[in-house]
Amino acid sequence: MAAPSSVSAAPTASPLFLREHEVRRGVELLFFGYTRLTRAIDDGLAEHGLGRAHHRALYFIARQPDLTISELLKILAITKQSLGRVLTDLAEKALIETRTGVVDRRQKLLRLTAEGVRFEAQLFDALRTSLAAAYAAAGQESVTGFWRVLEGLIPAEDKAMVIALQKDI
Amino acid sequence: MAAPSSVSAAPTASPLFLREHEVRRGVELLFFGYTRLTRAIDDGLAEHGLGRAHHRALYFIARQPDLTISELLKILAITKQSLGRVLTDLAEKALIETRTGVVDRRQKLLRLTAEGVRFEAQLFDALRTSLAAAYAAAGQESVTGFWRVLEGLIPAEDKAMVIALQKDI
DNA sequence: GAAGATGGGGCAGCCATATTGACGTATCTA
DNA sequence: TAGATACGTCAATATGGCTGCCCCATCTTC
Repeated sequence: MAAPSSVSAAPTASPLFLREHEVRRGVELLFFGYTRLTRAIDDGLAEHGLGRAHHRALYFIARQPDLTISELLKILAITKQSLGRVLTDLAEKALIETRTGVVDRRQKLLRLTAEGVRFEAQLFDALRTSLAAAYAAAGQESVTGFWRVLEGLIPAEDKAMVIALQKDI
Repeated sequence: MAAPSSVSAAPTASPLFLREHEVRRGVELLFFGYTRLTRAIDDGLAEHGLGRAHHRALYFIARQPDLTISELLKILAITKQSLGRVLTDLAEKALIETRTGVVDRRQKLLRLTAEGVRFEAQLFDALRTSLAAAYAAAGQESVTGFWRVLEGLIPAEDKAMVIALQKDI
């Protein structure tokens, strides 16, 4: 955590001259933190024969009931083909259901079934356990910083989408 | 970013009762932040016909020259088979080279070639641009919090490995 | 010096998740 | 009515993981 000596005269004035060490640390912590968090639910998913792709869809449908296919595609940033398979699997396992859109009958509104709600909650519990422990160890101040930095990593064109997600709950 | 009001009398005393909202926000920001950061180097990789798996290996070899295969396996947490393919590709493109271990001749010490150093630096530059912008927008205080929370996500058995990585530079 | 453990390599086959491009149908909008 | 949009689906392909099994070289220990 000690800052190595630097030739920079005014570190805060020229943030793009951040020392390599600080950037590498961020890259690595993001890699390990993300992979370890996602690993926390692999067992729960495997019990149902599902993978991480299924969880991502399940998660965002839980988060925004009556989401449309195209909205979910934007969030996940994968192709229609890839999402199609995932949704088919989830529907076959009766974890999600679709209804025809009311304002636009071309749309399909995605929702979790009661069983889907139960399952998503179970997976979410594993995530909460991990994240809550990290939050608690770091303290509220740190959590705020954690959010701020991550928000800065999201490109402007995606930011509205993320914020929209978070205004609901 | 403002802490929502809470019924908890002593918020820091019962950290496991974190509101769902705060956990979901972390899950989502981690997802978007991680995927957007990694996307920053996809083009550079594609130019050389490489994927993210190659970058991960390249990155950690750059970080710890003379890393052994088994150390790299622990870091990446994939199988020998999977890593083997990746390393073969990198060697064929003359981005890495191996030498026989000196203290233990069974080991192979991994290093970047001059070209590998150049390429890794180019990819790193894209990561730095993204992360440095996020750091700068968030401020140094936030960066510290960002690190703290992520450190808390790493299970105890992996922590030594991550810390070992970061003491070098 | 022999036995066993360890570091590394490799074969065969499989699975999950993503991609592209093209095309079809229902529905909405101008 | 014409065109755009939302969704579904075909076929083919790539990437990056996995398991189980076996091999060799080298180190360690008895």
